[in-house]
Amino acid sequence: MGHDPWSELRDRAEQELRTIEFELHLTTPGTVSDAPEDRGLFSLATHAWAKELKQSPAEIASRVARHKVGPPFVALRPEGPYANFIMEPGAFAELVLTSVGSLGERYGQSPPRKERILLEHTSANPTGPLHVGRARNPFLGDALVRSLRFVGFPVTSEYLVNDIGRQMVLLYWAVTHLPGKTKDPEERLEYRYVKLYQEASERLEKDEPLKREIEQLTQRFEGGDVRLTKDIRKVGEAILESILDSLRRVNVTFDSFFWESDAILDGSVQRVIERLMPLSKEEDGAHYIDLSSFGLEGDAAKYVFVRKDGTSLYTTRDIAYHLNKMARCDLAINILGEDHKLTFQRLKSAFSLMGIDWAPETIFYAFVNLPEGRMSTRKGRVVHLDDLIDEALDRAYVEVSKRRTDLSEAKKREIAETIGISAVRYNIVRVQAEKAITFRWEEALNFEGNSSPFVQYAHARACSILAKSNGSGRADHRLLVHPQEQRLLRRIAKFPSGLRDAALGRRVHSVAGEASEFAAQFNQFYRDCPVLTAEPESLRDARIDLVSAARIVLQNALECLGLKAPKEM
RNA sequence: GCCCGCGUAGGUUAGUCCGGACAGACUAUCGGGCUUCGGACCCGAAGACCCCGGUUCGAAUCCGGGCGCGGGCGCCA
Repeated sequence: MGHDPWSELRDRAEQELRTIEFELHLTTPGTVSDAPEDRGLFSLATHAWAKELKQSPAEIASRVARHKVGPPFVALRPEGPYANFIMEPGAFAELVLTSVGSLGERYGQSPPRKERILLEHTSANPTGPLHVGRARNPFLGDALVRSLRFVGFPVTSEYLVNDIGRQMVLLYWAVTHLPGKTKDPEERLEYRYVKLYQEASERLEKDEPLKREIEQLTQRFEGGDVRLTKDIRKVGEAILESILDSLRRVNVTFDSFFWESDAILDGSVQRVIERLMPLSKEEDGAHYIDLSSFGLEGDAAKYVFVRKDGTSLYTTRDIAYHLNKMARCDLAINILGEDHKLTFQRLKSAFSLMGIDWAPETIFYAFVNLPEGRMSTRKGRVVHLDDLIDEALDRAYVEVSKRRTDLSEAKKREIAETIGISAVRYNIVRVQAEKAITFRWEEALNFEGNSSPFVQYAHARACSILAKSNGSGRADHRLLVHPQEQRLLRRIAKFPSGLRDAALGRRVHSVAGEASEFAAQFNQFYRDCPVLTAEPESLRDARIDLVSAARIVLQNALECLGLKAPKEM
């Protein structure tokens, strides 16, 4: 048996099914599905054959069950309209633990794949600090990067740095022209800059000369003024560093960065403009492509790529960026806020008009709102990621202190950090990306039930048992026939395929769900099956191996979500 | 108005792609469990598929039409 016991067993069941179809001369193909817990491994639903065989599903199930199944199955047991594949429990345990044993810490991984994935996520504009709404992006993105890697893909994570455009130019102007009000050395750069930016933004509304100055700066910028580009980029770099500091706190890092200004400087934006020109229409000196043949109407169909002053738009640079991306990977994935849906649809349509039959795969996530409504920096109605982290650390510290009076201060801080940060990430990532989230402190920092500490606690508990066990030399895995042991084994067996399906389906939330259910099952096993005191020794050692296998699954599930697996907490 | 997404117990949600065994969990409520390998745990009670049609042996799941909520429809990013 190899890396994925469940899929291998399922293949065997499917072979049996084909034999059955042949024996009964069936023309309608049946399907093998997972049987409910405690009722065998897989099941055949017989309803679909009722018409063809002119028998009731229950009769067919009994008839099918007379088929002699081969190993590893020992029986096909009829239950109502179903026939369930039964495997001898001891043999199942042996098979699963042999599989875990041969892979060790790598259990759950799938064989390497060739397809190179370039996954772009976060890409927040370097004009201010990250808030929780946007933080859904790095959490989702990073977990997907880790999961895809774990199941065998070479993945590069990338951050698109938007150091171009009006916002950036205005910020640059604000930073170089406005005096900073506070000299508080504690205040982070990005917070100071964002205040200056807001001030400049307000002034811009009624200040005509300033408006012209910004326009001129933009033109110089785009005209390839290297010195100005570098100066503006310096401002962007400073804020980006600050954003990346926040992200490092939550264990998110990137493999590569793409600076939009590079696409201007190397001429690729200009080449995109030249390529689009023949396809474009003109209006007041501005150029756009008409996308009305792609199901878009009105302004949505008007894809402007050159302003009347000749400068490019985000649109144009986005095309340049994606052309560049296309050459660097076999599959591109973008994690985007749902406000980018139309933009993306237009990008795809434009590509199609250009004769390019390629587009990145996209994952759109819904916004994280506050109970009072949408987060808005302008209205001061935001929760910054750093504030959420700080609060999480504080609350986690309180919880740790309550339970662990025996630990040193440093150790308590360390544990509070693993728990607090993980809780924040887990609570965002456990929900499907397309569902809107309303941010509430008590939910964002949940430490029990379906939460990261719940999963981590199970891991720590397993570690604690293993630490006291002194190895397991005489294990007889065939003794693991207790229902709780079998349920746990079943979840262990399903882990590799479950994780692979989640990664291939880009459903990170189901990794979180499975981790939580796994932990719950481990706790039930823990309650019913003593490990260290089990008799005889061959059972005790078998249980130790089971705990070890469960521990590996918990650790790897946490790892895929970007969470730490503490040995104690 | 048009386009996209979402709608499951009091609250938060899994299942929806690919239709099948009593819709699974967390939380809140009520009631239990420490002779502990770590109680951030476990057990029990009660509680849900937005509405109307259709397809099907069978629909939370597929199709059509509503209703409600979110997002979008910039020479912003």
